[in-house]
Amino acid sequence: MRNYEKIFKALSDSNRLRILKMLENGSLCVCEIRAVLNLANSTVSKHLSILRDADFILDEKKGKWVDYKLNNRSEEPHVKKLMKLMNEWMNDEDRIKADKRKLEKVDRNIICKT
Amino acid sequence: MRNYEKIFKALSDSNRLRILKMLENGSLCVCEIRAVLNLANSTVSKHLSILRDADFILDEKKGKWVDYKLNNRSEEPHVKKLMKLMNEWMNDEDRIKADKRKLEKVDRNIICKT
DNA sequence: TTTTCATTTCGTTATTTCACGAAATATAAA
DNA sequence: TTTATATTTCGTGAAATAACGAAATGAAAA
Repeated sequence: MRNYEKIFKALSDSNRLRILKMLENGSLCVCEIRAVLNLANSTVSKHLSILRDADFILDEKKGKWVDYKLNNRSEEPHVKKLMKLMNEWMNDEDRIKADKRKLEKVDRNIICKT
Repeated sequence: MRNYEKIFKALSDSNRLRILKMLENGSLCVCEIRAVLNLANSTVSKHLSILRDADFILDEKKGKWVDYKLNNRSEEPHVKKLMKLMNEWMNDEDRIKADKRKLEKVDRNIICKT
């Protein structure tokens, strides 16, 4: 029960949905996401921790940055199923398409200045 | 975007998840649900309106009562897909099983006294 | 019509969530 | 080691959500 609630709560915020869709294009660090969403780093970090707690994403320390990526092989069958659905959803939303276009122009070595 | 958020928000509350699972056993009125969840009628009514706005349920005036039932044929493909999943989910949760058992003993003609 | 009763709406309060900046942490670079 | 930088944690304020009871609504029964 509590777990289902956690999973759906993780998906019930538009910024977190945008993050999940962005991660379909490959792993990203906090500041890259921040550059697209226009939120404070701490806010993005919090969103990522909620997505990670629900098992939607994984993080990995990569040198100076923390790489966040989709957890397509979640042990949680419900999460795995939802991830598969999400992959087909929202793809024609303007917001989502714009985010992905913006991402292509984002280089962490340039824009990541705290 | 806004619509996806609405759909997932509707599912992100444990009382609403319990209501959806209860409705698998057939249609129910507000006060029957109230008797199981131990919430005020107005609170149940509010939860039902959120589920209806997201297209998960339908309501129908039936004499003195309003019957709420699952909308298994939603026009919204995402809702329809999620409904199908929900049908297989949470079935072995103690809370859900207890709710369904309790429902069997509920008779609207007896317990519905405002 | 008047009364009864299920439901909804409204107003209020408590709780949760979201966002921020500042401070703390950790690692890379100098 | 010291400095710089990416991220997380913490504290706070603002906004959204969930709960309640009381009042309003609407349909059935008397």
